[in-house]
Amino acid sequence: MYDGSGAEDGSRIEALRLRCTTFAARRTICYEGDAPTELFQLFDGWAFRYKVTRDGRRQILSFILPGDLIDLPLLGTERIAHAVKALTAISVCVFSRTELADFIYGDAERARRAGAAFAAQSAATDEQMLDLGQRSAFERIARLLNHLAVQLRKRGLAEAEGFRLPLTQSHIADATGLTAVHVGRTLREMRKSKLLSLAQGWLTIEDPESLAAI
Amino acid sequence: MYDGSGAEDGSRIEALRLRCTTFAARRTICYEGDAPTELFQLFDGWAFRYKVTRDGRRQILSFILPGDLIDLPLLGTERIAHAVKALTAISVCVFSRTELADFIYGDAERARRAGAAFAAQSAATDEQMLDLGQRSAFERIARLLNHLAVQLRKRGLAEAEGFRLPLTQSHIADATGLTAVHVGRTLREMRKSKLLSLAQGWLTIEDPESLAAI
DNA sequence: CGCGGGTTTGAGGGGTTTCAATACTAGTGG
DNA sequence: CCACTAGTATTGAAACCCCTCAAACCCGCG
Repeated sequence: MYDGSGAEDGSRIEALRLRCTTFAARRTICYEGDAPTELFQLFDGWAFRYKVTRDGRRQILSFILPGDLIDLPLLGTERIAHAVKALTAISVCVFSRTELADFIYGDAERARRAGAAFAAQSAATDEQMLDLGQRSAFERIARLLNHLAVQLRKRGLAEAEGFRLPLTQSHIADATGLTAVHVGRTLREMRKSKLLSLAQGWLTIEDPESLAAI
Repeated sequence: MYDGSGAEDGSRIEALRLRCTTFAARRTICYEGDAPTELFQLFDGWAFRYKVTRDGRRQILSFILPGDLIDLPLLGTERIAHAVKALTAISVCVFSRTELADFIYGDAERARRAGAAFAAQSAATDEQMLDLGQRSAFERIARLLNHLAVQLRKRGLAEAEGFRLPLTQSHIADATGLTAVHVGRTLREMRKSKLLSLAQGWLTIEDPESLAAI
């Protein structure tokens, strides 16, 4: 997602910041169909974007990590087509949607960087569609966990041995299109084959090369 | 996708057009990892974006219809992370990637409209992830065909009784994450239950309300 | 006419789900 | 400090959806 970094504009964006605030864990930040006037940048904690079918099945579209914008598409539309929920307690910076849009679109270089952020997110969701449509449960879970490891490392939020993973098996299930029960079984397999182990909210990657190769 | 319509800019975009050209059916327009210097707007015919796994499983990410840009993310990145292939013979308008990007990002209003196009595509892929992750074969196929019907009608490319659908069952399978065999069986069910019928490249929707309700 | 790609149908197997019961863990209040 | 509770994880058995393999069929086309 758009992280506002990479240039002196980082400081200029700060001038637009209205305030900072926090949300409790499990708090829903916004619902599908909302037209929020404000837009957040996640500062600390985890959140996720999701959609639900009419009969209640939930698909987690992506996890939002510190530095990510909530929600990039809001730069292009008033109404968002998905819900956002805090996974842990989170703290965010608040921007005005219209002010931020004016700021970004008013300058070619900034608009270009926003376009790059869109392209990056688009590439990520395409990759995810390949996972959901074509790969096995084992592959999907391995790739999700590896993706999160890569993202966290990029942000300096992972230790060498592993990292804190505030996801339940249900979250992993809803992100990969599987059931929580089957996620549990697959994680047991991975533990047994010394690929990785996930327990008490801590993920340890024991064989990074094999994991990345999946 | 971004269709350049909706304002007097339509004509100005035409000034940027380098030329028009055509591609034969089944021709691959670009490969995953390419960094094309040109960017197309589809004028006539069908194409699709796809990705493949290392062992050859293919996921069709979206179908590209007349009016769509090939490829929107190219406005934000040099390298595209998916391949594009012509389904039928197609004709396209050719633009220079950098020229078009300069043109769009150089004006706040145009940049805003590109952002809106990004947001729309993002909403569409989110919807598709919900389909792939949570819905049954029957639902996925029904929703894909309904989506195409809606898009074609919006462009005035569908008759009242149905429309030409240049997809094989394999295409539908790769778009929905199923196998061609199972797509065939499911289409038979739909035909039997008088929902729709697909034969010889012509799709007839017999019960539009039920279809849209799925 | 023969050929190749697409479709249809059948039988069988496998990955994943569903249902159900038990065990664990963390937070809460007495 | 311990019981209580709710959410989470684990395990087993059975069913189901979809896949794989395979053969036959169809059709347009050279």
